[in-house]
Amino acid sequence: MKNDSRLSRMLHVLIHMDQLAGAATSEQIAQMLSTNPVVVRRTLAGLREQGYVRSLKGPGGGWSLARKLEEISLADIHRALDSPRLFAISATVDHAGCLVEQAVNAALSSAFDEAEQALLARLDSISLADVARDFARRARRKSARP
Amino acid sequence: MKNDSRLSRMLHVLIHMDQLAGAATSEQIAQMLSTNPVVVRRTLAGLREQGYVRSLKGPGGGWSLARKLEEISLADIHRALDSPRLFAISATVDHAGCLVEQAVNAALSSAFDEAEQALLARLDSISLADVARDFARRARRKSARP
DNA sequence: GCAATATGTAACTTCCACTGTTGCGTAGGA
DNA sequence: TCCTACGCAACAGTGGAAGTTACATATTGC
Ligand code: FES
Ligand code: FES
Repeated sequence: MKNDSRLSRMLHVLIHMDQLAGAATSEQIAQMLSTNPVVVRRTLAGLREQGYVRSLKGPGGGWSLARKLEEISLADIHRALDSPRLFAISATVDHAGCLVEQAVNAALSSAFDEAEQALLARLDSISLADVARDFARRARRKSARP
Repeated sequence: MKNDSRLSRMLHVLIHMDQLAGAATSEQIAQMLSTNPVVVRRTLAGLREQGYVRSLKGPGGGWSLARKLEEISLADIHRALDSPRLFAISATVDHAGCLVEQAVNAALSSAFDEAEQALLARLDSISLADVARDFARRARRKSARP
């Protein structure tokens, strides 16, 4: 199964957007992510619907933050991406009605559901501002000993 | 991303194997899983390497348990399948050296690693015998009120 | 108005890992 | 010897994210 990298990419972009003066074009963002402007617009569209970013057409246009980093959690972005599947593993219904299968799926589902809740809670507790502060820390450390 | 159903399927099969008198052929198992005998052999091969099942050729041959359900945890089977990726989401290295990207990936990785550890611990705490007991409970309940 | 810029969107193709299939080889029982 | 069942290589199929092309639309500035 191929990996979904949208969450990682969007978090990266949002923090860069916060540090830029004006707006960033899809073209510029695409270069940050080593990808195509259309992919950027497609993915950012979801965040715009949820009010996290704005987009403007025409010269001088592009994408900019609509809210402060402090007000956005990592889980918010996950949800704005339509809550993609977190797990690569899932139960099956190969033989509907089989009680063995049902018992197996019940055991697996409870474990995975619990893990998902814990993970989302954790992602909800981290704001983009937290990540930006960690970035600033890394930048200071790097300039201190180059 | 397509889902990985090997863990679910193998747990299902192992419990059925425990309840059968003799061995089960790949053909029979394939019918349980609504799939192909080759898929069954391919997947069970990993479990055989780890000593959880045996296979015999020729008439009367097939697959049988090599250990008791009590001695096998759900996580054991996950590992016997070569520990497939648990998460459908992952970090990226789109712009190596970017400290923002590194801070994002650090935040995501710690959250995902933590969730993975908790999930595996949970799967390690459940034995196949536990699931078999839950199956027996479901069977009793069903025969009680049909 | 016109040209240039930038997003919006549809309609593809590509990529990747799990899944499914075919074919042939090998081992073991009757 | 014949039949059964696994072992394995070498494909094709599948589904969803990612990438690409093409064109429409809106906005700025002359
Ligand atoms: S993409 Fe983060 S610095 Fe270039
Ligand atoms: S597969 Fe037929 S009963 Fe479990």
